[in-house]
Amino acid sequence: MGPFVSSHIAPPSTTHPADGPSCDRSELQKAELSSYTPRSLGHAPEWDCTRHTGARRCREESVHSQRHRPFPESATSLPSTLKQGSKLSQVSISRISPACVIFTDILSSPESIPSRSSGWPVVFFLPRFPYDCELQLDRANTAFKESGTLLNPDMRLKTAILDSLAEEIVKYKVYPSDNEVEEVAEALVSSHPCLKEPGSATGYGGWKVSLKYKLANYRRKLKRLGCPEVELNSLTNKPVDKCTPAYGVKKPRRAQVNYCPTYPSGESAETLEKIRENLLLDVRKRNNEDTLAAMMEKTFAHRRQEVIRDAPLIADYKTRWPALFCVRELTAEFKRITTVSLLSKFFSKLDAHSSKLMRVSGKKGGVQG
DNA sequence: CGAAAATTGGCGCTCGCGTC
DNA sequence: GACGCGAGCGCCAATTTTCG
Repeated sequence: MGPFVSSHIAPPSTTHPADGPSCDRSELQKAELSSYTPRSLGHAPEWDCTRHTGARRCREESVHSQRHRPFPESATSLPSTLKQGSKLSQVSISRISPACVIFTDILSSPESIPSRSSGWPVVFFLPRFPYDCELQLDRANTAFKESGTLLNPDMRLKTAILDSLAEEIVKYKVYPSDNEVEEVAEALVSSHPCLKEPGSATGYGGWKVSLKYKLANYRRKLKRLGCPEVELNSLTNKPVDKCTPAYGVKKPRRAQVNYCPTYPSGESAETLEKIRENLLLDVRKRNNEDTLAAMMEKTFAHRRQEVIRDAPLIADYKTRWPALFCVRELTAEFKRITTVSLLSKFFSKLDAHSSKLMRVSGKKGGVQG
């Protein structure tokens, strides 16, 4: 369960195996791109859109209708978990540090960078593209329906599409898996069939490759802007003797939604470290849970960066963050990371498996319970 | 062992802006 | 309008690690 079971707070596994086809990547990319780029507007489609089976088309149409929502629910909305916690975060802790004289609700502050509210969606909803792009696509889709004419997107359109998709993807994660990128590419050509690529087996292989390049470039940009989740994996933050791109790339595990959040606005490692030091004193006081909770909330990003970057031993971590090791704070921390309530999740799973557990327990001899 | 994936440097292209 | 310059972008290749 969660990140606290191991005796060592290890960083997440460095790479996730892709489930993609097992052929040479560069060859595949070249093939997909070459099949995609040199195409003229109005070219008769080499790929027959009617090859879909009825069942598949029904499914795609159904998904399409869900996918293309006019105003996608933004992951930037305030997480419900944190809304619930806002009462706690309104507790004044003005006395704790000059560096945080005024305590504000960090997550409702318009200046703070919003945390993620959910993991990768079951169905990826396409974002709204810029108005001129939507118009262009709309027209091209109509032409596709009427005559099967595919659109050869110019650089501007392609960049706008990739920009919007990357922005939407990054709301969920900066390191999407191969399957997830494929899902996005599939959603794109499913919603905008005029963007299908002739000669491509899937119709979206080139888009998938372009999206991967886009995301790599996007991560570069984020790194320059100081995004901690990406900055941690740059060469400058790796051991001198292990200064290679692929070494120890740290990515969130499956359930980790707020894996490596940015510091609250106006805060730095130094100011949050001061709050941590105050926490060491406050943890000894009685009837102080609400203040502790607010301070723990505020120092969440600091704690996460420490765990990811330094992978400390549990014992050392407990010494630095004693307030974390109580039921209330552990569940709160779990919720901050995963956005899932630990106890309710545990009990719902327990309910789901209770009949099996009863059977196992019934078969066992000896004293039970 | 090979496929997949990461960062980085670099190349060619486009675009916006300032200057003439 | 032509030109030069810099920034940004898409893409590629190199290199290395990770994992099945």
